[in-house]
Amino acid sequence: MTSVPSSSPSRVPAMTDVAALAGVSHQTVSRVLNNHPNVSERTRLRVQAAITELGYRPNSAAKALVTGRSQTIGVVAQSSTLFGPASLLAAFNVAAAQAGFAVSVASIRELDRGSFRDAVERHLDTRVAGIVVIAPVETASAAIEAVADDVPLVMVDGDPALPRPLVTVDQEEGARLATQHLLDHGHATVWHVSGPGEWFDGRGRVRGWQRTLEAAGAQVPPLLPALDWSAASGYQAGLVLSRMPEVTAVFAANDHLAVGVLRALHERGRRVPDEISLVGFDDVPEAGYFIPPLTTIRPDFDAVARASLRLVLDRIEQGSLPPHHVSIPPVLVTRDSVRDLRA
Amino acid sequence: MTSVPSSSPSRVPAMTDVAALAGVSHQTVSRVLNNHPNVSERTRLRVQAAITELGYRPNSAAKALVTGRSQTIGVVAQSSTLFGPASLLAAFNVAAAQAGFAVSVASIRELDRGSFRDAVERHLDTRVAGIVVIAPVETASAAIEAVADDVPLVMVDGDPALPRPLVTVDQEEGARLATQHLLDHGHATVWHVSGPGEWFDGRGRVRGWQRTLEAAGAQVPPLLPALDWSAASGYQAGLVLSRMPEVTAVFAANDHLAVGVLRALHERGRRVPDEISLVGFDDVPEAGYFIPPLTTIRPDFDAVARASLRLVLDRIEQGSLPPHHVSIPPVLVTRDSVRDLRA
DNA sequence: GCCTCAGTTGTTAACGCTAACACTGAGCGG
DNA sequence: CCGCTCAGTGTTAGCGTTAACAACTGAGGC
Repeated sequence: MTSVPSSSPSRVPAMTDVAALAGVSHQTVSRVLNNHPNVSERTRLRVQAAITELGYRPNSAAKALVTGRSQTIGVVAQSSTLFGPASLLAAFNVAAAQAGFAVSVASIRELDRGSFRDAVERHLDTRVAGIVVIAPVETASAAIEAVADDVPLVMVDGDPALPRPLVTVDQEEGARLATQHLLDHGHATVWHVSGPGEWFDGRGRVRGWQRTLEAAGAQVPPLLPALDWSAASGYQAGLVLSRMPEVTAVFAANDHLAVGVLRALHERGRRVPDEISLVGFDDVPEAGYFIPPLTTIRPDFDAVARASLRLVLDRIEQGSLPPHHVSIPPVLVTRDSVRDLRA
Repeated sequence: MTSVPSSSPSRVPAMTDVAALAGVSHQTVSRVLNNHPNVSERTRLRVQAAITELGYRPNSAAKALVTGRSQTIGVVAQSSTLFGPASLLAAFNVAAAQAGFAVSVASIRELDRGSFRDAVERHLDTRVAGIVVIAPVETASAAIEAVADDVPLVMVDGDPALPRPLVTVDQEEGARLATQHLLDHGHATVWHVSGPGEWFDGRGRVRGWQRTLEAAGAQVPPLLPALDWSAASGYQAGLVLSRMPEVTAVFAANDHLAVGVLRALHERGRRVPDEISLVGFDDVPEAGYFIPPLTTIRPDFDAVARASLRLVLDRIEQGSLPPHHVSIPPVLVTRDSVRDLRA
């Protein structure tokens, strides 16, 4: 395998070293590297040989300085182990690497205005080529609005009201899928344990749930909002649900909440799916091994990552483009947590 | 809130613009920015005023070019939604941001030699100040060995045999804690569902388990290795465990596996903890809401992140330092998945 | 044979910053 | 009162790359 020197003999070779070895000017080397048309095949080969011989690798800082842009995409995300955000980040990293872009992640601890602004500004300092903000709550909006229009920026799970390109999971469709599935299995109505109210994701899911019920002529039960997306909050909601005899179907806004609901119902002797049916959202890898295996909604995080990458890349290459909203539909994954009452 | 211009009026202000406004040379501005001693208070204030007035922000590409190092730490990690790696990455991002460093993540899809090498080289191209490699398997070792000694590089969960600074969770201690806990509750021996054999993490846990049994004079049952860290693999192991009447205590190498084990035992009518006790590893946020709530080992990912950051930073500031191994002890979190047989 | 022109290559000047060194003038000992 | 020191400041030269333009080549048209 090739060795990766750093200062081994004297110093890292620069473009001029390659040029000297190949007997051309450094500009010709630059042309070869950037695939400029007017370079003869003969020189191209000689330069390439010199490059490999020296193990030359372009200095991206110098390139960034002169072009004003680095080959890096800045991501702003909350540091979180929640399955959704974590999956998204992982998928985006892979997609960006394939496109030849480095990814610089500015993790923020809290989803407040200042954190978002600082993170965006840090990225601007390093002259990133584009920015992707995972902006699931309204506090991100102010920070995003303050960014100049000509900065290639796309939001993921952000505010649809902002005039910025946006990629989201189609939350409303996911909620519709979940709710309709329960309705189709003979449940008179469906209760909903929603995520925290500030999250756009959660709001979309609430909307989809509510509209589906209304469209079906079903009664809309009171919402059970969770404080956060955790199992602990789901547990609290489950404790409440377990006390109401008329509850037969529950849609939890994500799988973490569903775990908590499941636990609470189990603890209080309410059997799933026999007495209460449950549908989650996210399809965490363990969902198929819950007790019982959880029917849930699976978003396509890879598709979201690819779409957001494509949007930034378009804007990087072509400058300002009209804001464009992309919505990725999720799918229903049926397992054993829903009982068919029609049987 | 301050606006974040990019090309709003004419162009982004540079150091010379600040200098002109403050009536000093650009070098003085540089000195103010880098807290050089010999700057009079009066000038310092004038420069700072000019900086805020113009909204000047230093161009890090230029700085990186001239110094040869950027204020960025490169991380090589597998793109994964496994709780351990994801937590670590999140914690590292936060720690680095607090220290004023940007984090560039090179996600690799597969843990093979080539992927590791490419990721490291990409970071070297961008002249990162230091590199942190999450290198849980042996294939990473070759890539790491090829890196020049004077590059500040630290491994996390890597090969202890390599002469490089290393930070790990004390796997052996964690496994000891889990095994001893079961032994202490009157179990004659403890079975172990291990992670995939290539992972150093998994090997350490196996070692800790085995040594603890030996030290206690308990019989060491055959190892049940999982193909990967997933619930699906845990489920397979659980199916096997459920068929052996003598099994009363199981230590699963992580919580994802434990979910699968729990599911398999439940499915086959073996009650936890009544018939079989189970301990996991990682303390995923849901662990307290499993059925039953899972007793598990909690690693301190924040501490691992901080320690690895400190090691790179030391090496960045002081050049080559002797390789230093840091091992962070985890703690036992007791919940309801272990039965006391002594009662 | 000379001019033109496309194709190829070289030269020069940035980009925004830091490092090294040069300069200034006040303070102070002799 | 000269010269030394030293804090405070300015000047200059890069860092490694791309962009703009200049300069050379040889082929083809007149």
